[in-house]
Amino acid sequence: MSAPPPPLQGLELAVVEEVWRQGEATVATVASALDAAASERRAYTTYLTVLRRLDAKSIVVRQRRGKTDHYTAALPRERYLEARAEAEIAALVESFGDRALVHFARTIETLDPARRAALEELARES
Amino acid sequence: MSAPPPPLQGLELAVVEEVWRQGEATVATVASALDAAASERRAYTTYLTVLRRLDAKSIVVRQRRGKTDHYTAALPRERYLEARAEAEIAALVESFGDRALVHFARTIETLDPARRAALEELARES
DNA sequence: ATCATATACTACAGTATGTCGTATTCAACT
DNA sequence: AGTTGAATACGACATACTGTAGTATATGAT
Repeated sequence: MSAPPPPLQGLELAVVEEVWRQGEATVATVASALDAAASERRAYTTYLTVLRRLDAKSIVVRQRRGKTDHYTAALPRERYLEARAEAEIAALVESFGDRALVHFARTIETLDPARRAALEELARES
Repeated sequence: MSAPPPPLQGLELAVVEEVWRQGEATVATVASALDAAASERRAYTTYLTVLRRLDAKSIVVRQRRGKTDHYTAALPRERYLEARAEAEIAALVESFGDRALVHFARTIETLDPARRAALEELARES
């Protein structure tokens, strides 16, 4: 089992989400997309720094083409989410033991039957 | 629903655990217990600071008696863990949606039948 | 009053994140 | 080849949290 990717939040998460959306992105494309979506405008170098930090964490991969770096996500969004969910749930069971399991059971039992059956089916497939 | 107590880790967690163990504690009793258990010895004021921070976070309650502060946990350990587990699970469902639910279902279905039945029983009670 | 000690206050280091400014590089244009 | 402009490299600073501890002050007990 390889180490799960680290959790992300805040601006770092917003930036990776944008990279996932774009498939391949540059500082400029991420900056303009997020500046457009947000109320605050950030300096170009802010996005540059965030992208560099994400690269340092191996969340994104950087490739130089000409004078511009192109960034792609190291993992597809689905796989990242899947790995994170798994890691978080394992951590919960580790920390809270049965208490977590009881809550899992309760959460599942509380769902409406059709939805619950569908989820259990998905769970069995794997 | 009142705000859940904040997550704790590291030294802060160790200190609250010790307060739970002791029921009512002072800086001195916590310090000697944790210094005894650990390999490193910490300054008295380190524990003092940690206890004050825990008080600021309302994790413990401070009462002055004579010249000494006595600390007790704001919540019994069981209730704290219960509240944390609930909050964390809610956060997981919030963040990961069905992905989390599927993992819950899978985790439950993977348990051996007796244990699973017992947990589901517990889940139904309460 | 004095003294021992418990607390109050302050501070500093390390890590993580958000935010940028300035320096440098380098492809491209003249 | 020299200049330029865009992109990056590097470093910095603020804030927040945590671990750690020194020094100053308050106070109960003698």
